[in-house]
Amino acid sequence: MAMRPKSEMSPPPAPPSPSDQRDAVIEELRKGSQLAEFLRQQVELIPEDSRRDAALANVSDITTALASSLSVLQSEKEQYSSSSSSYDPGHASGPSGGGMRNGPVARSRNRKAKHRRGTYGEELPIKEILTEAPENDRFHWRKYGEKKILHADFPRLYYRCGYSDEHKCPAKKYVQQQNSRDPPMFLVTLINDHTCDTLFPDEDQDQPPSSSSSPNNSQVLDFSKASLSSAVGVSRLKKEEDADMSVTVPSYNYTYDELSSSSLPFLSPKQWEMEMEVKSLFRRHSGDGS
DNA sequence: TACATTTGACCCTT
DNA sequence: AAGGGTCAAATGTA
Repeated sequence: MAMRPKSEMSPPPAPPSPSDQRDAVIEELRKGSQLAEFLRQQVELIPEDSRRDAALANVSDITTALASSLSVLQSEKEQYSSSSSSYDPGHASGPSGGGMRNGPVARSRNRKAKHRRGTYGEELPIKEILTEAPENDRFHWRKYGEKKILHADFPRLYYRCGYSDEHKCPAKKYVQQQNSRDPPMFLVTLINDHTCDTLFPDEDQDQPPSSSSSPNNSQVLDFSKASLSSAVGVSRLKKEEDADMSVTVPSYNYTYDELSSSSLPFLSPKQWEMEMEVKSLFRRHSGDGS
């Protein structure tokens, strides 16, 4: 701790607070977004179709990356600000335990302090990823919970590795929809590395895993549609189904090894790089987040 | 029938 | 006490 060389910039008279730094980064990203928009308008004037389309694709990548980074920072900002300012806890209608169903489920309530799988202390948040396709990461996940999060428009979905029992794999991930844009963005928080060696071999093997009827040799099925049904949006998945399920799957073939086995490149390499850069920059400024 | 998901309850941290 | 994370019975699906 306390290993933050402050020599990288000229010594500021009064060091700005982490939230100021974040705001500054957000502001820069906003400017970048505006510039990207200008650029797009200019690019649209290119007469040759092929060149224009290629350039537009690049601009689109830039725009997406900027928007993703902005979204990450803003969601963090909201988290911090809402935790420090006592906002509006009234909420009037929702104890955290939910209560969406009216049918009272007869359930034994004798569940006393059970052994908890992982105490909060030993969890290792690995990465946060913004993606349009949280379901496509080639691991086998099993959903174990869903929670309405305060001040969040969408519930958070909780998944653990499908081999958490067989291989004692501690990997988990939380998926939270960030917005309701046309392709909605999802913030995926990866917790703990996979210790199971059960990554999908490759995407091009089109054969379905025959619904993995046997748990022993079940070579991982991808996110089942049902597992994403509630928050990720059934309609969207249906759309993908109709349009051939592979629309939103970007190429996975780049520098996969550079990323730890648990961090999947939902984004294009460029987007990934930019995002990691922004996040590490922010972390450096805001004190490592710990 | 077996397995995966849903969802209210429970537990822990803040 | 509130909010977030997890458990596990009930439910859904192939």
